[in-house]
Amino acid sequence: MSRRSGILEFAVLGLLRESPMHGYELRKRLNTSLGVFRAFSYGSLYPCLKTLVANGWLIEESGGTAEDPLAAPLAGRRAKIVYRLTAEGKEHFEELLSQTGPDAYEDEHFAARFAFFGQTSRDVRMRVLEGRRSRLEERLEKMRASLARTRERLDDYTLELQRHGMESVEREVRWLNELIESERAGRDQQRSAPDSPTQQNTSGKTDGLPRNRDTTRPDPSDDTAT
Amino acid sequence: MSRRSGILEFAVLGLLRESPMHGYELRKRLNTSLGVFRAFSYGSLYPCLKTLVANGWLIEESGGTAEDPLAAPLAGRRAKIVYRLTAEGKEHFEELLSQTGPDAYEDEHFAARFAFFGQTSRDVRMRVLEGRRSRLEERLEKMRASLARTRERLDDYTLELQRHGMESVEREVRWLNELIESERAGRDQQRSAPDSPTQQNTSGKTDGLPRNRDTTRPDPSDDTAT
DNA sequence: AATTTCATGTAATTCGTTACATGATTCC
DNA sequence: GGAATCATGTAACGAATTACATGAAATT
Repeated sequence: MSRRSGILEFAVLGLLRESPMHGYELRKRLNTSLGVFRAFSYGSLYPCLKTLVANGWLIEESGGTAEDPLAAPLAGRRAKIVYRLTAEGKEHFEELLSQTGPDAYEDEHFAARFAFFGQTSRDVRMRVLEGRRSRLEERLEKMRASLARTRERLDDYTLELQRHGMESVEREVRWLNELIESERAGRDQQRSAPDSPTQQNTSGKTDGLPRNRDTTRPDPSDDTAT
Repeated sequence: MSRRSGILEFAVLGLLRESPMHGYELRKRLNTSLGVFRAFSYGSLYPCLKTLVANGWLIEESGGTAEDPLAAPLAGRRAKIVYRLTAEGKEHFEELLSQTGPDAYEDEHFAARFAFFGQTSRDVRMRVLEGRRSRLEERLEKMRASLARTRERLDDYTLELQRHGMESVEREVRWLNELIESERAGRDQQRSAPDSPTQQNTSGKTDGLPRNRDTTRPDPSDDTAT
């Protein structure tokens, strides 16, 4: 029941959907996968994990690491707590994924949604992208109106701040335009699929995004402490 | 004593430094002058005003509007509460302005600082701009490192999100470079002034910013309700 | 053996929001 | 005289942080 909701809960469920993990590892993934925008602390994470368990969406398991989750809890060895998504948890996450209410278009919420687009159906992706875009366009309208009204009362620095802010928003709109076009271009295979609003591709293959590709070998070192 | 600090307090003091205002008007100015980034609600503003009064930084005055602050409280007419900065308030604000601790380089804090650059001395402006820049450069370093480490584990959408995030940060760095150069270019008149770290220019004239200039007549209508 | 990093947590606090409640003033 | 908007507040809650506390495991 307890509504403890928010971005953190969403992101935790999304990451655990990919593979079970313990808290410490989760936090690191949170701060790289989505972490360009947000950094969570343990003080947020652990209590959140507790409520998710209480809701039946996660179960705690003791045992090996994420790389070797089958390793039995060795005798005498204090095992870390590995969290695994339950069936109900999966269901709940997919319900969250399918929600396209106005909240989903806010800055940080949107970033979190985007980060899990790989597990989101195309129609929902489209709705989120377009919702975000019109949200930003509204914002631009207000900024323009306010600028026209107050321009001469403001000093140069305030004006420059506003100009730069508007430019940033305009750039994001252009980015969204590209993404939306990309999504449209890729709507050939897997055509429509009219019901089943929460189908996803665990297949690893996503659709025609522009750009990317490169290879570097993995490296188990990590950062972003306390 | 009560530390109620933060961006809101800073911005309120800064706006009231320009002219006395009542709460409702303050909120509107907050959401246009700085509001590209942040929107404050009455639920935050009024309690904040109370503590500022309790600290002796503001006094409440009843009377006319901001346009006509001298109008006596007409008999029988419920006057709005106009807040005016006290001498101690001015002092406190200037102390805040002169602080260039690491907090001042965070996203929203920086925006607030920038919005009041018109009342900030050049050396402090420089420190804030350069601090912000190196803060962003650190961030870029981390992003690049993390990308190099995790690139191949991430799906296309996550990658695209990171790429876009980095691009935004890089753009802001370029913006800061321009601003810093502008400031440097304008360091002819008012040379050095080595001590008196909190001098400011109420003179209205700021230094060589790029861009701007235009005229539109003022218009007392406004928006951003509830 | 000492230091660093891994790992888990709690208590108090911060900084704000939403929803509610109330009433005066201005526009039409 | 009814609606919009101006104007001021409060109580309850939200979503996270910071600072603290603790201890095991790996590295040097």
